[in-house]
Amino acid sequence: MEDIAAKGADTQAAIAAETISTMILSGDLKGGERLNIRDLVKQTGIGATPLREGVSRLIDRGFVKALDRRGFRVTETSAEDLEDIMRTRLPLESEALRLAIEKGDDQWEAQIVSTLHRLVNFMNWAPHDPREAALGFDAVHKAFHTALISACGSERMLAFLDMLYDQGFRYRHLMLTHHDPRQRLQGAQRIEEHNVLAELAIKRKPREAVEALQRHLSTFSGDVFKDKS
Amino acid sequence: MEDIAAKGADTQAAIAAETISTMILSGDLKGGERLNIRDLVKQTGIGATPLREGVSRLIDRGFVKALDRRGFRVTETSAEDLEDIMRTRLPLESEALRLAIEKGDDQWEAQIVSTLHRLVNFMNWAPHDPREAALGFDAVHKAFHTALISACGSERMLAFLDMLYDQGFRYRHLMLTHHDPRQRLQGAQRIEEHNVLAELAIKRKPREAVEALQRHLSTFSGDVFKDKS
DNA sequence: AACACCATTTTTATCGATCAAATGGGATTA
DNA sequence: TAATCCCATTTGATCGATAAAAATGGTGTT
Repeated sequence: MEDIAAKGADTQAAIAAETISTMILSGDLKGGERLNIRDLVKQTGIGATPLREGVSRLIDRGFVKALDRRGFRVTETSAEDLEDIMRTRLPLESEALRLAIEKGDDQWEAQIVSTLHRLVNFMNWAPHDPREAALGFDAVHKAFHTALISACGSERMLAFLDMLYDQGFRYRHLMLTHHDPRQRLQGAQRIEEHNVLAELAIKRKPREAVEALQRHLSTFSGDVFKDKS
Repeated sequence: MEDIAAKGADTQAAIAAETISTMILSGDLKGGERLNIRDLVKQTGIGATPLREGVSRLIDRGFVKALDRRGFRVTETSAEDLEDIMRTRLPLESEALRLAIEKGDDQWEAQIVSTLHRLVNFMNWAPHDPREAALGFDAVHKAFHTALISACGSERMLAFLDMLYDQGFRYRHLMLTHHDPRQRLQGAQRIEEHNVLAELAIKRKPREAVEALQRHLSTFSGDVFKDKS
């Protein structure tokens, strides 16, 4: 019995990676900002060595970039980059979905129904505080999308998509904090999209499901950087 | 003036990452093997701290896995894993190729022709020493495939595919050292596949090119683990 | 004879301090 | 006055030592 223990990040370096990535995801560390190791040591209470190690692990995940001998910098955000994330996600997630529909068993179906339920619940539940809401929404939203493709049989696809999803979260978070008045309307439309997606997957209609997914993903990318630059 | 400086891996940590990944790729470190930090320090002459940092950077690249508090282990190789690599590569590289064909300019075409030429040359050139040959072949082979998709416009896709390509290299290297007698025959057939691929790309036939690519990739995955387990 | 427990040994993870590079400011010169 | 060079300061990178954890081997008991 290993319990759940999913985030069994015991070592300091793993904690550091988790901490810093959360700081980046939540916007505490803005894009382009330099990471001052000394300050972070004071803030987090983690030693410099494991902290550097943790930050290093975020490089290939696309959250930070290593500069020659000038430390680390948070990866910049831009409209083009968001589009790139979605464009990369599209073919991968489409294929994963196709495979999952082909291979998924009834436990897979149950997981989809369950996570969809939690997602819908969350949307109706009315989020209180915008930041809290964003984090909570993202958790259930990610759970749903992960459930959809979980049966694809490729750990690698799942890992890549996990990265891409997390990278996208930075933008989603930006979007929610920017204009959450309109967000509710979009949300309603979104719920319907998720319902359709779940139904098509469970009814084993790969072609239609993938099309729905592609619509779902491509409608997302706009509107975050409308005011910037 | 920044010169070329592509591999400007100045810092010790970057050198460590490069060194260890080369050791894994070339087979000096087998799959499943534990990484003994002290030994590696003695072997490479790099300090323990930057070495750990470098190894950490290889985690998300899929070369090593971090164990809870038991150091690092080289990612295991298996027939399923090789198949997984190719299966993941397929949709991504297909999409990248499609985009490149759509967006590529004449400089892109020139690059394809040039790298193809070098690839064909290498094949005819007759490799001397099997290990040397494997490394050299892989360099030109990777250059060709990279050239094909270089114009896709997505840094992210290129980065992912670069990772996947490198991961696949471990298996390719295994394959070449296992049975290189037959390899020449396969090679001839392969040359033709690459010719077709280049031609279809330059003639801007996205559908046919992608089909050719898919054939090219799917014929590869077999035959490495034929004798094992 | 097998199992569990404890001490030993190996190995990893971490810290504090040192070293080296880069950045910015100030003075000097054209 | 503007540009350049040099020096001081800041910040990142690295090392050596220490502390903590896990693997190992042996011993005693049931």
